[in-house]
Amino acid sequence: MTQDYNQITIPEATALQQELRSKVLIQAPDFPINTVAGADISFNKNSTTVYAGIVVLKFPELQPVAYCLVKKEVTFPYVPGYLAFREVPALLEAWKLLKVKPDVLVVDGHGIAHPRGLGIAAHFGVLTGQPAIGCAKKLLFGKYDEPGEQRGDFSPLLNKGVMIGAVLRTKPNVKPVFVSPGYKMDVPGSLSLITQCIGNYRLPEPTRLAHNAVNHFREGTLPEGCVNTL
DNA sequence: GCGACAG
DNA sequence: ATCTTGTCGC
Repeated sequence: MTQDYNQITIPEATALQQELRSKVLIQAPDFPINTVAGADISFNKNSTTVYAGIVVLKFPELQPVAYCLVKKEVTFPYVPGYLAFREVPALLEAWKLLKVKPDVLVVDGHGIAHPRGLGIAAHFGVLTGQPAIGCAKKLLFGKYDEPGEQRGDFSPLLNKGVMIGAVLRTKPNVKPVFVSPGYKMDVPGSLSLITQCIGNYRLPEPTRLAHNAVNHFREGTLPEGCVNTL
């Protein structure tokens, strides 16, 4: 039974997460990675309009080659642990309009590093079958020790002794990011890919460019729609 | 009961 | 996340 995320209740959302969690596939990527994409959402305070976007870049060059921007109404509130019910619908709209799907999608949020093992990246992956990775800016679930201060240094993100992700330093002396597999990816593969997506900023290029795009879109600097830069 | 708590 | 002012450093 499919649900309208804007009308779903927390108990129903919890049940759906537990159901979808059994469909999550965590495995080493066995396919070539020539493109990677970043997905993010932006919105004005006190507004139900969300601006979603997905930016595709060549890998490992990290040069943007296409992007899709869509606007959607959302009433489901932000509740820690249920971010997907607020952002996935809009991201799916953008996803459907994307001409060429990327080999891997990096979502702004967590993958399996979630209380019920189903962060937004895992949720999106199960729904679309798309290999995905979660890259968040803050901890939601799990324990970790502060990683080294140099770019590339990382420490394991653990849950009862099991590695569910990694805390990665993408920039010297700057707060680290939290990486965890979402779908058809594993911890080593996710950490490796994100590390290779590091540019000169705290956020890896896919997520950083997606964040920039949705903000320009919200501010009117970029129009709604899809574009292929090649 | 007391903290923690993606965006 | 967004909003907003101020400060530090290249």
